[in-house]
Amino acid sequence: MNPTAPTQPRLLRIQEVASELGLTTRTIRYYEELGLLKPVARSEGDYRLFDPDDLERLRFIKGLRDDAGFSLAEIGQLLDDETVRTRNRARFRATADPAERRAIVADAIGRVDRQVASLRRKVERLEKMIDEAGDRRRHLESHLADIEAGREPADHDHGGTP
Amino acid sequence: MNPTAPTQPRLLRIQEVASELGLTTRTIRYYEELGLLKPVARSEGDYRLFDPDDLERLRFIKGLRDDAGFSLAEIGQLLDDETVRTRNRARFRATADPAERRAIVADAIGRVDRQVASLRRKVERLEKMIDEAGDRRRHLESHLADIEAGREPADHDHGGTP
DNA sequence: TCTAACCTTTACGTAAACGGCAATCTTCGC
DNA sequence: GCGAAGATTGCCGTTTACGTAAAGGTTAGA
Repeated sequence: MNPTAPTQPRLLRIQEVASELGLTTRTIRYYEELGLLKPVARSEGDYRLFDPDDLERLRFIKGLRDDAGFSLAEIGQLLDDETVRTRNRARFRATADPAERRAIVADAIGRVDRQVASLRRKVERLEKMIDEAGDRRRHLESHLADIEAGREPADHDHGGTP
Repeated sequence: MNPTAPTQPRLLRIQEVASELGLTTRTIRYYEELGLLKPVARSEGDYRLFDPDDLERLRFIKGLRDDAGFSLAEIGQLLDDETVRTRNRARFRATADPAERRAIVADAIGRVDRQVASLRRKVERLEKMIDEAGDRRRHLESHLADIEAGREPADHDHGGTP
């Protein structure tokens, strides 16, 4: 029909995906086994074939694992939301009813919001830890100032009884 | 000598520590086994005895584990710094030489800074993920607006070729 | 068409982070 | 000074997140 319109961007096999993302093939298969991922297709001879959406999803998983430090179980929770979101795109295209379409997209937004909330909670806890370190730092610096000024320790409080 | 000055705040045994912090005794012993912790003393009959510093250290470990999602190995790295910091307090009290004291405190500040840097890197990665989620959210909302307005999908880009 | 490179499932192995016994002390209140 | 409650070390078991090897089928190029 139209030889210059590659609507199918080309599907990748597992090793190509793995080296592209810095994962091992075993890891990818394991994630599929856990239900975190389902490659879009299989070849004639049953080879797994991955499309760009699959790659995006794997990058998302890797980010949650490496950067956010989530367990694969927690990632599974977040991805249940993601999965529904992806499925919703199909459901979305399958209907023309504006009300239904609105509901699907609104639901998707809710899921993204929940993901963000989960990430934000983690950020908040980390920032609390940073603040505490800041307290320690200030404590040490005032100590340092005392020394530079030749002052006595003045027993910089350590959280003891008043 | 002075019956109203309890300089030793009272040492706790492992079960008291565990229920105070929401850990198990097994976990605390395991952390000691890994070298993340060394209880300040042992009783006559070899019971582990913990002081407030030990508790603070355990809370720190728990925070890094639960909140920050660090592995115990990573926590070990951060705690090496912490350990030196604690030892430096003793070294600090042991000397009166201002130059040496200055060096000890300056070193301690460097260690705190490294801890903070490690935490900040993690926060930055998480915030990048939050931003990406924000992008997805905006994408969905413009979609929603199209629907509300009765517009056509306009093929909201999905990262394909131009 | 043949073969080297790649893939499949199956299955056993492992490091990390504990859980949960057993067998044996310690502590402490009555 | 005794008995229940709690602690000790030692050791085996478990879950998570993969590594790795075996035995065989698939793909693609010369």
